Amino acid sequence: MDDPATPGPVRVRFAPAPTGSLHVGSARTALFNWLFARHHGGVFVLRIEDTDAARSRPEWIEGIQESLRWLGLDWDEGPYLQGERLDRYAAAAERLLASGRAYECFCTPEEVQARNEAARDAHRTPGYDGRCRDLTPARREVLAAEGRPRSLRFRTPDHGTSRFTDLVRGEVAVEWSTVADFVIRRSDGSPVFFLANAVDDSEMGITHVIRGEDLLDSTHRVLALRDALGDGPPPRYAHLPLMVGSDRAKLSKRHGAVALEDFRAGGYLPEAMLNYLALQGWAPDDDREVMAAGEIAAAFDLDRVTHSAAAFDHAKLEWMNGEWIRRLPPDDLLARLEPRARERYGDGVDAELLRDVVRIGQERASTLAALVEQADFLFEPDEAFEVAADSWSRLASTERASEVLDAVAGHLAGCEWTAEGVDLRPVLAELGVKPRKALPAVYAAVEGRHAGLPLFDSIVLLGRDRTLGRLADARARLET
RNA sequence: GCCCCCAUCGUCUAGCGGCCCAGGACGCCGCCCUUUCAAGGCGGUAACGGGGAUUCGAAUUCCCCUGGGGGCACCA
Repeated sequence: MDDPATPGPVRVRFAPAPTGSLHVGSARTALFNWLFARHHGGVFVLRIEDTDAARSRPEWIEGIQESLRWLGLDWDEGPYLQGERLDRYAAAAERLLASGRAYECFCTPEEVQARNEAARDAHRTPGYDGRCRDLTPARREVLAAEGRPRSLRFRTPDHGTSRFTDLVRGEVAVEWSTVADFVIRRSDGSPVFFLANAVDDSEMGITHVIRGEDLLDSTHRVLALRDALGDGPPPRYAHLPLMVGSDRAKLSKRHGAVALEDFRAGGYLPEAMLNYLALQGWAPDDDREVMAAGEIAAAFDLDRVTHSAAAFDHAKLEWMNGEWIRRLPPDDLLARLEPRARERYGDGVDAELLRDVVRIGQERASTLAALVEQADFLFEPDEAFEVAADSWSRLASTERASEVLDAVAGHLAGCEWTAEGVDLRPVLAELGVKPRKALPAVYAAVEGRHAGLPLFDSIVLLGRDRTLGRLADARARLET
């Protein structure tokens, strides 16, 4: 996107508050910034907005970075911590106070909140009522002498219109008369988002601000602040459509996993996650869907960002993940499975056996977690083996179940121990039962579930003794 | 209550005045393949919220309505 108004290299930033793990919505925002930077050969800055001491936690700073790294979103500068730049915000606040663009406010948060609620109850518009806006110096002294807390509030313009051109939405305008004065420095002296954000975007030379639509309205306030600060031409803004749940409400825990970490733990590949997230609010100009990060970056353009909220579709993500699993070189898949297998079965995991699982299971897997679970019957000690309840009822209700198990055991006791040798179809044919009817019972007895890894390969991997043992157990249980 | 944004299949989306009685993908349904379940192949179901206006012509432009979402913190 060539933009004469902002010459020079593109500089974008991702600026999360360290108040929790990285949400998929935030990850999508980070991704779009990264894509934009990479597409233009620009700079991607990571900035931590930790000005809210009450909610920010240092451990989240690391957690967020880890999630970004996992996704593959490498940043070129930072992380800058706003907590380490307080002097700059303090200086800016003083300038605003000196120029009269901001004023000291002696209202407590509780008082402001109470008045807002009263306004709401009376169906009046909430927002700071301007009580301290034009205090006389004498009055200010009295209030200060009372020991009342003193915050700094920005005086928004009394009239006129604020407008800016959003790169995805076009011109956005709002009447200043509808925008209340807002706090830029807390009574404890710490800066509030608007101030720190305006100062940093300016000082860091940010050329494009790409963020969620929930920040659309706040842009006018930040723009006014910059203007009051005499900051020069502002960055271009691009507000991304929100990501919502299946009910179109803001994406939250009750819609299932929302933290990037949850998806990682659930066995989703970062390639799939990135690919899926890129398609939430953006699409290439052709029909490609399964795309690698570099491919997406090459095709990425803010012009093609959607305007309306996107509902998170777990089913499509799962499909996408399967696509990526199937594309992985087997050794790569194995490497990703190993830590997961060790965590589940202990350090003694048989690497060769796991390699076999990859061989027979890669093409059918949807997540790493599901693939490992399908191999439970191989890795768990025999004492821990048990047939899932629903699979057992499937087995028990199978026609001529006892005969089937007997015949299968009979065959496996003497056959050659290869995938061809353990092929059960001839046995079932002799019995006169269809594989479709009888096999789920064998699956249940041997794998503990009626659906899973390919049966004959599984039997070969399990070994003759263990297989026969499980068939015998199932047979015995059938008698009781 | 006030302000802002948005509106194509169930979902993600293509479409930027005629190529569209609307294309792709996920899901769903059916068939094929088959070692259950998957995966794979083939086919099918399914949408321009409503009303005006502009135009020879509107999913595409404008207005109104309706609907959805966001914001209105000493959160970001």
